[in-house]
Amino acid sequence: MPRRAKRACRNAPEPDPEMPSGKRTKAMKTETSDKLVVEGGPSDSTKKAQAAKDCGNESSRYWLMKSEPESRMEKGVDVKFGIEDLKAQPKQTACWDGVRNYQARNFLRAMKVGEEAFFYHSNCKEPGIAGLMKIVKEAYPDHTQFEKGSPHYDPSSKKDNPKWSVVDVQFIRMTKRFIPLAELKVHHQAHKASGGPLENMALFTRQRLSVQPLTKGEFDFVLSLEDKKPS
DNA sequence: GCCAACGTTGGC
DNA sequence: GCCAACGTTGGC
Repeated sequence: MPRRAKRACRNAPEPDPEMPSGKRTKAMKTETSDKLVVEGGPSDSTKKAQAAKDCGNESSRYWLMKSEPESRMEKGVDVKFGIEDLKAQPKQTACWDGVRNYQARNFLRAMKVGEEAFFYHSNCKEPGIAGLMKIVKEAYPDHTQFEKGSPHYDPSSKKDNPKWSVVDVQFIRMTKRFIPLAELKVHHQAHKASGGPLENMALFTRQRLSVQPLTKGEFDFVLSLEDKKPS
């Protein structure tokens, strides 16, 4: 599943040939269509327009990344990885592995060092935003796709052309208070009705996407909730 | 290239 | 545990 990060990998992962830019197979169809800006050639205005539409603007992006804070077994492996688990890692840094959805992967590949992301707790008692982290290493191949024992093993992925990527993230801080999904949803509904920063928030408009972009407006609004009374 | 069947996500 | 939403697969 495109679910979440799991165990942290080594802090200094091996260098690896990053995605060869060759052939597009049929299976890679989706990745083409929602390929992001990132290093898109200067001539590629379509991709840029697409990315602009998805993310607001290119230079300063914000992200939301989902992970499960409660134990759940998948192929005999516990996939639990909450913000406390990130905090407990060496250097409070982990690689965000296990993403198995092309669109989410493409967002991972679009991330730049220094960009900030919300750590979102999903599939749990109280879903919502728990804290902040930042990107400390840009996309490189996800080692779990080659590990037979991993719940995220992908036998169709080849070492010389890895399908799936990770980024490294580092804990910044907890949000001043937990911001529940239910509260965000109330704002989303209100903003949808009469306008406001959360009206198009991907959390609600792209339901199952585990890695998603936020506009600065969305990011700032969510952060402003920290200082407000739980509604 | 369509689309039905299937599998996964994830809130409730 | 249920099930709606939606991505993926594969037959044709």
